[in-house]
Amino acid sequence: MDVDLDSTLGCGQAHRWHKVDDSWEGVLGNEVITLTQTPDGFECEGTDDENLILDYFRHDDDLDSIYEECARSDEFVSGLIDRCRGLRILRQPHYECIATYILATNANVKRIGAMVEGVCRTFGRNLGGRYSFPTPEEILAKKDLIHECRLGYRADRFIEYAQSVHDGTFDPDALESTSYEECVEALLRIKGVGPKVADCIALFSYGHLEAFPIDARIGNVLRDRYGVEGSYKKLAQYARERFGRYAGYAQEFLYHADFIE
DNA sequence: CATCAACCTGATCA
DNA sequence: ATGATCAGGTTGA
Repeated sequence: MDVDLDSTLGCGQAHRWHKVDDSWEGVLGNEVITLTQTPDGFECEGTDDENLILDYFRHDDDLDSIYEECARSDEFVSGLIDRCRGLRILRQPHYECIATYILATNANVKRIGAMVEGVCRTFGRNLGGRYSFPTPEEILAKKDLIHECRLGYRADRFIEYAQSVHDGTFDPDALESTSYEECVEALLRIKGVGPKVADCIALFSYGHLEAFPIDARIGNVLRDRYGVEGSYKKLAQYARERFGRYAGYAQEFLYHADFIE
């Protein structure tokens, strides 16, 4: 499979991967996975279920044609693609992705990672050095320990989300076959999920590649490079029209534009 | 619908 | 050293 682990796992879309020496170590389900880059893909240790990994990396995505289509829509984007070769949008488990992005509001990448590891260490199962992402039941059973995770005002939202999944009020898997619009609409009903987080989840978990999450950084790029400013709705609409059905991939490319002076 | 202060925490900067 | 400001936003007024 055509993939570059560094850009895919290090770009901030997933928060449980650490680069150790030459390999990426992470947790998928109840397994600690180690991935090592090879010329035409990667070697995988830690699971017998190869399909699990392939699905996680959305191996069906034809990177060449996606990149080509992004490049065609925009000259600036096409100039950025070379530095992102092999970057794949992931397909992260729904429940876990939503919970993670509830924590991701108004915090930098480093702190998000610290919060996520914190809840895993506090509530999850010890897999030998790494911890599984806790189930709603595991969280609720020990919810008094939530303060140890130092989530700040996100703590209540995190617990409330776990509760809603536990009691069936919200079913992450039920959004599996919904359209992008329906998906976002449902996600927005979760406390702690606003338009940006909903787009992240729609893109990184439900595979809606037209989703275009706009954080502060992307907002700067849109302003400086495209001269557009305004509400989230306005910017998102502009982006989807401009970048088309793979706007989510274009967003990843633009995310790296910030580093160029 | 648009605007805006408040919000936990930890890191960075004056 | 101690205080202000900001960081992958959302909420409620």
